[in-house]
Amino acid sequence: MFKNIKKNKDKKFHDINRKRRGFKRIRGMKDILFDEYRYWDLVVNKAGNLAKTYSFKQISTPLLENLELYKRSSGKSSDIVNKEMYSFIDKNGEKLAIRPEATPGMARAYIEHGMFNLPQPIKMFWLGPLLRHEKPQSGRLRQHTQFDLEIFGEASPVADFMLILIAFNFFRELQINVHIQINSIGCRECRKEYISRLLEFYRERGKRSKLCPDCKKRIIKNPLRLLDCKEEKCIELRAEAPQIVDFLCDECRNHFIKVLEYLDELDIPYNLNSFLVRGLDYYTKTVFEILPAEDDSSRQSSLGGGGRFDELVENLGGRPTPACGFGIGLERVILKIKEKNIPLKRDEENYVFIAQLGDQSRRKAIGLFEELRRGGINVRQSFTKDSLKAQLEEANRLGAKFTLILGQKEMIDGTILIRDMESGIQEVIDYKKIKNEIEKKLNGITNH
RNA sequence: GUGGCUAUCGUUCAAUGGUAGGACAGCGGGUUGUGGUCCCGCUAACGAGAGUUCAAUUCUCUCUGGCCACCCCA
Repeated sequence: MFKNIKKNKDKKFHDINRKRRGFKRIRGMKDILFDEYRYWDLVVNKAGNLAKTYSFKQISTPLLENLELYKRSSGKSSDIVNKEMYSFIDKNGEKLAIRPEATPGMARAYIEHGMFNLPQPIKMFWLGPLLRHEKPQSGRLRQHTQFDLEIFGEASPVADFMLILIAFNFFRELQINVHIQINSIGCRECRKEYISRLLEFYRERGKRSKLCPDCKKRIIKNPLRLLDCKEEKCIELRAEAPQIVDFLCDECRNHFIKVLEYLDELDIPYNLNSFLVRGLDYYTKTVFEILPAEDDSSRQSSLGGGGRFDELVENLGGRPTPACGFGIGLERVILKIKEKNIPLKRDEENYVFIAQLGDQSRRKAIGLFEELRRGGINVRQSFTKDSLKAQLEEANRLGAKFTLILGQKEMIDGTILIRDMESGIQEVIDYKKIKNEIEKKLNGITNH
């Protein structure tokens, strides 16, 4: 009889629970749980520290921007803006978008805050989530995190090179082997010349009909992207196509050569890839992409990419300002680290756990905890628990080296127990001497 | 957006046209002042909807989610 009542109660309870569990993550979004953060700490610290040693300063921009910002910068013909953007109309009628990439926001900030009045160049780094409505798969989420470096107000090819150098160092120091794909797509002027030659080439008899449907559209919308197509027939066709490097104006050519010379000087492995054009409209001159060195070819394996965008700031209403930048996808970096089993540093902390029994000793233990903590000792506790058993379990889980036990008996005697968690040996210590004693023991460990 | 595979406790892996079992984790006990080993117990799951059937977790379909690939991108 009672059993039945209990069962019914339980059932109701579980129904409620099931409803609660019904909420699930939105597609393409991910929670980062405790253990995962070890990877994030590693990667984020590496990124920030590296950026700072090259004199980049961190900035942050809002998650929401005007929709128009992205249309004007990334380009209406790009997939990112065209079909992958999370955009909506705000309550006051404004058209907004959740940022699908970082650069436009930073360019906007550069203009809005009058950074052209500061000593140039402005070197900034940025770390944050981006949203794109794509179909999720390995190494691709709808929300992903990028580490971005941007240099505004610097035309020198050294700037392009420095970015690649930093990116390269980032990966090398994380023990990920990468190589660089690099190309130059020229400036407005030389690209105009090139595109007309490219179109001429594709208009020769019979060529257009061989192209894939996408490329037929590209001829009209964004001819440069013809070079980028992965369809076999299009790849065949483009082999004979004119190459943009042959059409660069003197300035663009010299700029590109300089970048390559610096790369050679520092032995950074790169491939010239005359078909690399990248999917955003704002690029000029140098474009590059970072791929894992062990070539698993076709997969969406790109770890980062970037280039120069000398016309972007002006297009957004600022002064003509040369600039360049790149972004690295941190989820993909972490995926690579896991794939290669690159060992993480374990925090080998010498924890001291404080356990207590009874209300009085709990109060005293809390005081002791604070005293030791301020004294620089790595203390842990579980003061919400009453039983010693539970507290020792917790100490064990944490990997504590020693547990201090303070109970009724010790309170009366003015003592405290030190338990060596490995051997299980316990000593009774005069409570007043506990701090010195535990320090001595910890030093004994670290000296080994 | 297109295609392939898939969906069972928190995790992982089973079985089954008559509503499910293990392992790990969790919790409780063996030990109300002693953890990590051991023993015992408990908790906990068939993604949603429709169809076939006396009966569906199992077969079929749809949806949704996941994984993977294409497009694209980081």
